[in-house]
Amino acid sequence: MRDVAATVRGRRKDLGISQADLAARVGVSRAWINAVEAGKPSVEFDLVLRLLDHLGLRLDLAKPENLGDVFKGRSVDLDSVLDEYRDQ
Amino acid sequence: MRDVAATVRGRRKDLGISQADLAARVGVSRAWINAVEAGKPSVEFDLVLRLLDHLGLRLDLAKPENLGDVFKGRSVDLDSVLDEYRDQ
DNA sequence: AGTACTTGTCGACGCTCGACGACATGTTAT
DNA sequence: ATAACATGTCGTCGAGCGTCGACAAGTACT
Repeated sequence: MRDVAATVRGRRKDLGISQADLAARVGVSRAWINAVEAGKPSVEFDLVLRLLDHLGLRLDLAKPENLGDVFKGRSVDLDSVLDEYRDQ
Repeated sequence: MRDVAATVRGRRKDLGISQADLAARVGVSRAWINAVEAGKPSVEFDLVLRLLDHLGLRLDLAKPENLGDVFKGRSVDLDSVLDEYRDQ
């Protein structure tokens, strides 16, 4: 998430546009752009997607096939592996 | 966005767990999981991230360097290129 | 000095997300 | 048949997001 914030700000500065300009282009408020660049986690997903589109950025969904193979048919180890991803 | 929906549902089925189980693990309601898998766009970003984490999925921020080079110092073409990404 | 632009932040307010519970529909199994 | 589970969908409701407007602080340029 911090990655998104830093990348967005860096990208915007590279483009040489202000938060207000970017906000107008994306169709959101300037305060929202500011919040995203500050790393606010609870922002709506579709707005983030539109923002990244307007910045020429894309986020790809990476599915580690290794884990997929590991999981296949292993109903026993499934819980233990999943628990590694539980709430911090 | 539809990618996320389809991937999440496929991944969950591969893991062989129900929407209720996944919801409990992620810490969201079952209705929310259902909505995401249905492709609802206006969902909160951090919840999506937590969901993907629990599914063993990651989304990477891809920054096409070609565009970055193209943009550099070209304040004239900047608007035209940006306009290609305006509201559909 | 003054103007203009940018960024951070605040207090409202409307709107909708997400949670919860309940219900109807499958689907599976006993 | 009926019991158990999964999924889709519908109310209601509190909580939080996003918008608007305004303000202060910082920078730059005349």
